[in-house]
Amino acid sequence: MSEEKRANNFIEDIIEEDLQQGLSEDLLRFRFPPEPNGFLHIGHASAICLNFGLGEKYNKPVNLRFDDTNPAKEEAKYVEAIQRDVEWLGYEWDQLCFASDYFQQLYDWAVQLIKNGKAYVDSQSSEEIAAQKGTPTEPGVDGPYRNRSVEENLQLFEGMKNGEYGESEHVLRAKIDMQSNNMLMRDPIMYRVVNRSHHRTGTDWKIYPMYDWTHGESDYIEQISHSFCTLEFLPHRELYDWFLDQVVEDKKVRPKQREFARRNVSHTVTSKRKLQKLVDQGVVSGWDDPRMTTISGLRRRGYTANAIKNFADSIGIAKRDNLVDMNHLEFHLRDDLNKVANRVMCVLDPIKLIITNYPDGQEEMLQAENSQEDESRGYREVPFSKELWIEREDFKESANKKYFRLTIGKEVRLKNAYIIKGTSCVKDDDGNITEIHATYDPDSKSGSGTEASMRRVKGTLHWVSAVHALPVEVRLYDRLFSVPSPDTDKEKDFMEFINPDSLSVITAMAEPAMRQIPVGETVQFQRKGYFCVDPDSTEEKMVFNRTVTLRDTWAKLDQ
RNA sequence: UGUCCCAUGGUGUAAUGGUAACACUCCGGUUUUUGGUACCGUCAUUCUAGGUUCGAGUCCUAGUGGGACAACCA
Repeated sequence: MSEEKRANNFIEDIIEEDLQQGLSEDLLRFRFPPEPNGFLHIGHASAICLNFGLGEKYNKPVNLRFDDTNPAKEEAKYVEAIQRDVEWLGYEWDQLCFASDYFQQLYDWAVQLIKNGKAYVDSQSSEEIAAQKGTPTEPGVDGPYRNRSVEENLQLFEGMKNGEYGESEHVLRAKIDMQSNNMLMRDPIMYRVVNRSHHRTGTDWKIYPMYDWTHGESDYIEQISHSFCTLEFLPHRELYDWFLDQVVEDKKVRPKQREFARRNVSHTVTSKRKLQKLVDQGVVSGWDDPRMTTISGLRRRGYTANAIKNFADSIGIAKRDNLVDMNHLEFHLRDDLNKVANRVMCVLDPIKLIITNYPDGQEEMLQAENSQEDESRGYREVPFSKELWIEREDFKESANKKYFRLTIGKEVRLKNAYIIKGTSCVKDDDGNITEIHATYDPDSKSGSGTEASMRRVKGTLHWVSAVHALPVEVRLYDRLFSVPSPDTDKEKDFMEFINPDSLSVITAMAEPAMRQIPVGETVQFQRKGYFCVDPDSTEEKMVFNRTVTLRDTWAKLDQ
């Protein structure tokens, strides 16, 4: 592998600069910190690739940390799904961490802040607190409880912890600056009372720390050197640093938060709320519906981890708003699948082809290569007989020179078999073609080495022997949304842009060897695209999902 | 009438004061028992105006445009 060295992105520049400033490379440590309140999607995949990619680049540990401070939204099932998705992408975390493991330490630190006069218990309603907070253009004002005594604060906070108060009766706030330009610095809430069972700590805690108080301190506890997050957290950095200032000790690594722009992919949505709505309203079958750009959906669709990683790597990382074209993702998908997927023949829209000069009842086994890209994958046997299925679109009674497929009087190659010539076709009362007749050249068998077999014909068709054909269900997926950016329209809801033709289900005719393909494996249906065996498959009926079509320059010309 | 962030082909990213490049897309061609793949080629880019400099995509100022910030969410 002679990989061209990619230029450093600005995140790597930050690390390199820190190393030059004297940070020991041994101290490098990263983390991926999802909240377990939903499934990971393509946007998370980029963040995973960024953080774990840094870990690989510097050969340094990366923690998987669940930011589980809100028991109202978080569930163990998401923890499991997230771990599975990260593993499927092919990454290994160093430590599996939970912010909830740090609840006691966070509490102790909070008590220390109170003692230092840096935090206080506020006993107003959330409306009152919000009113005093001001707006982005107007400063806030101090609330009436801001100068409570340390003793009273300590007592109330302990009472909150012990469950002596109901939700919203009291909160703990950092005492910073109600006039700050940065609204996050206007005495942010550190703790609130939540009467819910937590997926890990059960009912041990009655109070739960807020994101800002938790995140930086968790980074510090784990000694994360660089904490990368999306741009929306940029205003939080000031607070992140303020909270760190309250607890850092000299000899320890002080984590550094830096922000990058979230990467958006066209023709999809990634907000958890919107994905949830698609599931709830039955637009899709679930979080792992193959049309969803969740990692589990992409996996079920037939995407490979490498395709996603290559994609993430190729689109880079920066600070400006972006909308990456889905074509980019599909390029990397085809690029990888082309290398790793075996080829098979499957007719999606079958029409009968009868080889009139092939003996009745005769059949023979032909050799078919499993991959044109990798000869070491060998060959399989495909049965051939007098009656075949071919694609309806591969025959026209007559056509112009640009049509390379079967017409009456013209020769085409049946892939891995013989050269045939169209002779006639049968139509029903409405004029629809129901059957095609052709003759074959017995000397033209693929690979036989005869002069006839070497003859050049422009078109090659895939086919399946009718008596041997295996009917399979094929789910043809297309993009879920018909516009590049469904969730940025000011007037219309994203649901209005759903593509009504994102799924069509057909029965296709497969070559018998396809019965052996295991669930989850993606193969190429020669000339049609890549297809993956869906878990819905049964002994009686296999189900294939179309992962992506092949590039089709003919389809473009045809328009 | 605030603070902060951002601005390079259609899309995404490089160029670290010294010839604006790479990938995708589009278009055209060669090869091909997949109208796939591979290979080759074409088109196309620094938001505007000043300033600093021998030299600015890069540094400074202003403007314009886009985005973020008023959850007891993360």
